Amino acid sequence: MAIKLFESLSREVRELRPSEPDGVFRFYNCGPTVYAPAHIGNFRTFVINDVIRRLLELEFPGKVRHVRNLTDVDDRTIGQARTEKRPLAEITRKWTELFHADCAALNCLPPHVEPTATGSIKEQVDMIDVLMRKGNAYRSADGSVYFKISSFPGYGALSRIRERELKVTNSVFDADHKDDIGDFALWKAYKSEDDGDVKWAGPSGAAEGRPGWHIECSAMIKKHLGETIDLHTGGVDLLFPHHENEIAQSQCCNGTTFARHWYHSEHLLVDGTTMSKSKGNYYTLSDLVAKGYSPMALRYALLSGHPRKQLNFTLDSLHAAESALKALARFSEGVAAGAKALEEGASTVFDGVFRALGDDLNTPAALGALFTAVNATDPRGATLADKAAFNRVIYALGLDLSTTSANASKPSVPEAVEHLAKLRWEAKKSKDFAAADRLRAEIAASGYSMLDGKDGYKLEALRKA
RNA sequence: GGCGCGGUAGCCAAGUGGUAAGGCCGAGGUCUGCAAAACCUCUAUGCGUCGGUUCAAUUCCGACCCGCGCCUCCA
Repeated sequence: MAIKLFESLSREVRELRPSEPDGVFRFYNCGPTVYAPAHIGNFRTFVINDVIRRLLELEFPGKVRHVRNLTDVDDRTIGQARTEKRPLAEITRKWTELFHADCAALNCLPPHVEPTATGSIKEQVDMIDVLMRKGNAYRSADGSVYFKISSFPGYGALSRIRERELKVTNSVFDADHKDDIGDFALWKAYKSEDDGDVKWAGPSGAAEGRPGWHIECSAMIKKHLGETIDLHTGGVDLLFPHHENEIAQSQCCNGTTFARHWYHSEHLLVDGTTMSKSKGNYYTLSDLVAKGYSPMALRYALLSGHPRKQLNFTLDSLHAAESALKALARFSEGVAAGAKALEEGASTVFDGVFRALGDDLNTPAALGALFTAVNATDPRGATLADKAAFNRVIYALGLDLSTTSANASKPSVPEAVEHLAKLRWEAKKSKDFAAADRLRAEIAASGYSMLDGKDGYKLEALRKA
């Protein structure tokens, strides 16, 4: 099945395929800046990219090379280290570990290589040297190095910056030492009042300091994937200036096409507006888990909107996701138990799911097709081919049906509630329904719901608002 | 001001020039001491507003209203 995906530069839907004769698909996804916990908007992008990764694995088995960076030196990471009065490396390690844990909880496959900016200083300096030598970059009075956008005729192709009016009322411009408002920093000279002890030897002729943001991706891509890659992705906000600048740097340095396919996912809105701490609609994965939702529900919710459209996230959408996942988990169990080896024939019921995913990554249509198929299939009559097809679909979407809240590890129930439940069960068995009802109310008041089964009961925590 | 995206049922959300996928919620039913779960059934004559094109528009065109994003280090 071909994977077709919107391409940001040409603004057309195009098929993904490797360009090199080795058949390896080279995929780069801009990663997080590790200075704070990633929020659910960040994870929208990473989950979408994880589905791309999974589709690529299915399409080009064993031939996918996925690289995602960690930005571990920039204004924000340094600022956080200064605020906490701790070494930069300690801060970035802490948030990197949390990022990895969150990604794992969301069932995102780890990239094959995850380079860091601080681990790629030499490669960045080398590129800057080349750019200076070729006349695409210049040293400023303070020893910083800037990229000269007028030296690259293709500048602005991705974001169509030439069609824009750049705002010139810009204090950054005044504070910097660049020749043109559009020029951007490749190397930032060390400033003791801002940078603490964070500095490296710079490109030849430049002061000591640290790399600018954009050059890290160019350098890491060149190092780990080569001069031309097959797919480069990120959130829409990276389109300009980040990706525009990457193209300029890489193509001027290497003289070849940088990325053959660009893809950008849209932002997540919360309650209809941009997420921000001051609006009180800012969520991390931990925030949602603390409210009783499972990470898988978030993953499902993040996939419930078209990746190229803004998605309005609400807590209600997590309710919906939890319920939907439960139904899928039931179906999965039913199929596992009921699938018959009788027929060998191919299964086609889930084809619509892959058709939707392959058609510009239409995840909401894919989920719709999935439910249409599930509703049309009696697990007891499913064939082994149906079971395999279902599992393949679930793999592609990255839904781990064993970790939904229905099956998730139970939080420990307080002993007092456990005791009330025992009393109620006894009362019920001796047909003292008045006492049983009273105890049910008490248990509910303690924040638990008692679910009667045939030969026993379960206690489930009520969700916090 | 410039560039771009969107407005589809109570909520979320696909989609198409020929009459609206799917999920959640809700309602009814089966089951059940109660509650829950599960299963079955139902739930937009309508797709921001007003015009236009067409045999036919939610889908194309125009205007307008509303919301959102980007415009130098935010996924």
